[in-house]
Amino acid sequence: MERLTIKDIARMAGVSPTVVSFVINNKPGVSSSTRKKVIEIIKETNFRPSLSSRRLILKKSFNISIVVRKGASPFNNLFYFEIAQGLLEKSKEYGYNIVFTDIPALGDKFEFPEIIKQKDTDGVIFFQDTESYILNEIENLGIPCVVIDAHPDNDAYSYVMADYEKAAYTATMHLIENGHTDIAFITSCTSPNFYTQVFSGFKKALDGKGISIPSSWIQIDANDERNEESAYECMERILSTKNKPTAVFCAVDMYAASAIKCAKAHGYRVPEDISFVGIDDIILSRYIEPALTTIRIDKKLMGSLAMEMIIKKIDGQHVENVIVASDNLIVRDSVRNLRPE
Amino acid sequence: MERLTIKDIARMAGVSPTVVSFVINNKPGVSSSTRKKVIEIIKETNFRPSLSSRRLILKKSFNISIVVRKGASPFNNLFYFEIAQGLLEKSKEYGYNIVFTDIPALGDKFEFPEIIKQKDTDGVIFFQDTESYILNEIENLGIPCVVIDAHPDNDAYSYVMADYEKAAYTATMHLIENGHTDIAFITSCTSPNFYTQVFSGFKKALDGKGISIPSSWIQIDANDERNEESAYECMERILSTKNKPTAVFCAVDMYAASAIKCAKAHGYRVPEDISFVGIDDIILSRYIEPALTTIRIDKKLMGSLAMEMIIKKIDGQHVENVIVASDNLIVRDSVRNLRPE
DNA sequence: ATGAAAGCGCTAACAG
DNA sequence: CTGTTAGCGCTTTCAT
Repeated sequence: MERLTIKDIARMAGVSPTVVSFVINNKPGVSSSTRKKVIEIIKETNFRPSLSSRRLILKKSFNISIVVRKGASPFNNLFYFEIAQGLLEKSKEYGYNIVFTDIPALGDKFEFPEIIKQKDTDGVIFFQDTESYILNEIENLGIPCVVIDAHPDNDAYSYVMADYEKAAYTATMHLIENGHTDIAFITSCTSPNFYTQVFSGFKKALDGKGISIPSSWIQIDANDERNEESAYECMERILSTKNKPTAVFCAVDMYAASAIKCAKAHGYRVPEDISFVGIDDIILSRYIEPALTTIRIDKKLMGSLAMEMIIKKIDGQHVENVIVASDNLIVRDSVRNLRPE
Repeated sequence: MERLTIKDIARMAGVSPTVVSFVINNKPGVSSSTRKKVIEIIKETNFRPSLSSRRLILKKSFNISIVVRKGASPFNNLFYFEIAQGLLEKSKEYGYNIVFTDIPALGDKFEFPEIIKQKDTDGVIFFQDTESYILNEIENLGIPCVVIDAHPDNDAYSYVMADYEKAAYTATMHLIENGHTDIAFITSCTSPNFYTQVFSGFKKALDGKGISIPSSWIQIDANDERNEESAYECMERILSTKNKPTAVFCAVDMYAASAIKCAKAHGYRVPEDISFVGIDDIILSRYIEPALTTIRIDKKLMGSLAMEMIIKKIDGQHVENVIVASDNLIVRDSVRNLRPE
C-alpha cells in the first residue's frame, strides 16, 4: 500500500498541493469552502504529511533529546523517569519527539551522542548536574538547551531547579514545630550551590527560633557516589558527640535512609530516640522503617516546565529560569512529637 | 554558519556528489585514491550528511519507539529504565534514535502516539503486557514490533521475556536447601502465562522433594494495581491458617515487601520466624529490612536483546523469540537456614 | 571510475 | 483565492 502524499490529496480535492499545504499548516489564504473540503478528505483518508519531507524543507528535526548520565544511581534513574513523564506530556502538545540518549559518566572520556553530532535535534535537555564545558559545546553547536535539577554556579544557562532552600527550611521547621531544638544536619557539599541553599534554609529555621547547635552536628561529607556509606559515617560521627541530637535533617532522602540504618545499628529507636526528615520523596522513602517524613520535589512538574522552556528557546524566545516551589511536606512516621499534647 | 552539504564536500574534493555519497555509504565503485581524499575532507570538515534528506529518500525514519504504559507504577518505571539502558546501548551500534512514548493506562481510551500514526518510526518496542489488539494494529500499519517482559498467550508476536518458571524453581529450591518444607506462596494470576510459569516452577521444586503443602498457603490474589494492599492481605490469610509456614515464596519482590510488612505487623520476626524469597531484584529489595533474598531478572539484557530483534525485523529477517535465563540467586538476609550447621 | 540528472514529499515565493 | 515552480540534501539510475 503506497503512502498518500499531499499531491494525492490535492488531486482528490481538485485543488493544488499548495492549497493542501496551506490547510495542513493552518495558513490563511484559503476559502473556507475549499478548506472544509480538503479537511474532509484528509480525515477520510487518514492522511498525515510526511515528517521527513517537512524536516528537510523546514530544516527542523522535531526531535528534542534528553540526555542522562550513564551509570547514574538507580535512584537518580527513578527521578529521570518521573521527569521524562512530565516532558512527554508536554512534548505531545508541540509535536516533538522525545529522544533518549546518554553521555558517559562523570570523568569518563566525553563524547556527544550521534543525534547531537548530526544536529538531528532541535534542542537538548540535560538531567542533573552537567559540566559547563558540555553546556558550552552545545551552545557552540547552536543548539538550545536547558538543564533540569542541576545546581548551576551561574545564570549563563537555562535551568529549572527546585527551591532547596525553601525545602530545607520547611523540613527543619517541621522538626522545630514538633518540639525539637537539638537538630543535626547531614548534607553533601560537592555541589556548592546545592550546599549553600540547603544550609541557608536550615540555618534560617534555626536562627528564627534562636536555636544554636554544636558544629559537630553539622556533617557535610555525604556524597552521591558512595551514598550509603558516606551518610552512614556522617551519622556515626554525630552519634559519637557528647550530646546527642533529638533529630537530624538530611539534605536528601537517601542520606536519611543510611543515617536511619546507622542509628538503628547503634541501638537507637527511630523516631522514639531520634527523629529524621529528608528532602526528595523518593519511592524508597515510603518503604524504609519507619517511613520517612520528607519534602516532596515535584520532578514531573520540573519536566513539563523544562519542555516549555526548551520550546520557547527553539522558537527564539527569551526564557526565564524557573525555580519550582518546594515546600510540600509529606508527613510519615520518622518524626516524634516532643510537644505535650 | 551554513551547514555543509554533500555538494560542498564534492567541490572541495574535486569530485561529484555521487562519489561522496558512495564513500559515505561505503559503496564500491570508487578508486581507493579518491575515496581516501574524500574521507580526509569529511574528517577535516567534520561533515555529517543530513539525516533529514536520507530519511526522505530512503523512506526510513531511523527512529525506534519505545512505548510504556502511562501511569505505570514507579517500580515498573525503574524496570523500564533498566531496559531502556539496554536498548540505548545497542541502538547506538545501529544508528537508530530511541524515542520515548506512552500509551494510555489499561482500560483508558486507547490512541497511538503521533510518531506511530505518522509512521515516523521504523519499529516499536512495547514494555510489558500489551493487549493484542494493540499489537494487531501495529502489525496492520506494517510496523515491526517486539514486546519486552510480557507474558504473551501465543507466539504470534515477537517477545523477549524472562524464564519465570526457572526463577520460581530456583527461589523455591533455595528455601528447600535451607531446610524449609513448610512453604507458602503468594502470586498474582492476572496474567495466565506468568501465573502458569511461576506456579509450575514452585510446584516442580516441591514435587522433586515430595513436599506437600495445604492449599490455603497458596495465595494467588496479589495484583499489580493494588500491589501493597493485595499482597498484604494474602499474607494475612496465610497467617490465619492453623499451621504456619516457615517460609514464603513471593512471585515478585513487591509482594514480598508487603508480605514482610504484614508478618512483622503480626509480631513475627523475619527471617527468624518466617523466611521470604522474591523474584526481580528491584532496587527496593536491598533496602527493606531484612534485605530480600531474590532472583535477579536481567532487564538490561532483555533491552539489548529486544533491540537486536527489532533491528532484524526491520531488515526483514526472521527472528526467534527469546527467553532469558533467570536463575541468578541473590542471597541476602531474608532466609533463615533451618539446617544444622 | 566518475558525473549528470531525476526525484523523495513537502513548503514558499511568485504569478495569475 | 489558487496554481506553478523551484528547491531542501541526499541517493540512485544511467550515461560516459
